[in-house]
Amino acid sequence: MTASADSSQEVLTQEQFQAISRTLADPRRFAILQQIASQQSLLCGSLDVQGCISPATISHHLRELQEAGLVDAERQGRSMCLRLRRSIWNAYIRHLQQI
Amino acid sequence: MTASADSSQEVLTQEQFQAISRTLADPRRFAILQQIASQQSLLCGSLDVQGCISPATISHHLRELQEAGLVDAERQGRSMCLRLRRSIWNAYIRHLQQI
DNA sequence: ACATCTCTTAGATAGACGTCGAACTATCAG
DNA sequence: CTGATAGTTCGACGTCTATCTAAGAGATGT
Repeated sequence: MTASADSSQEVLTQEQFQAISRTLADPRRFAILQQIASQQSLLCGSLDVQGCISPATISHHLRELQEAGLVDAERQGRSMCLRLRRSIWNAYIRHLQQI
Repeated sequence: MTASADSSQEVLTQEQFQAISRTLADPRRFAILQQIASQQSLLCGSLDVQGCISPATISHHLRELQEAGLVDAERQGRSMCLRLRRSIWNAYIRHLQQI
């Protein structure tokens, strides 16, 4: 086992950091992230998206969140189960704190 | 004196939070912010901007940082003196931590 | 097999944003 | 006053991105 196996102390590359920053810039996307974070895990269909947003747009935002490494998604029957990657989120905050 | 006079515990409105998130999304702007934060105060001309960026663009980014409330700017002769607003920065990080 | 539910992908469009050059303002030195 | 230095403002341009509709794809129930 490696020392970096301690996922509570992950460190982000510059690219990861920038990807996350870009991802958080959209208010809708941050709102989605908040909902995912507020539960242990959340089904995609349970997302409460105010303001008549199309499924395609939700899917787009979820992919951005996944590609930024902030969210994990897993099929569960017809639905997608979403989870915040806490270790990445914590690493992002630590990065900001180092400023 | 009011309770909110304690600037170490400022709270951001939704609009402030979103403005800051948008502002941080640009890597160049974050790099500028880092430099400002690394000093008590910094003259605009002392900014080390890698990659041939025009004065107009720097000025643009600095205004964004100011309008987001992250940076204070003050004339000093011909130069502009820049300072990070720590209380706002800390409030932003606290907001992220509440997720 | 078929219909249904739940997302995803593709393509198009409109608006936001980073960037620059050029012209402008403000400050200071002679 | 003149010239030089330091930023700012303006207008334009190209790229990126949030959004939609329409069509596709995977899972489940009948």
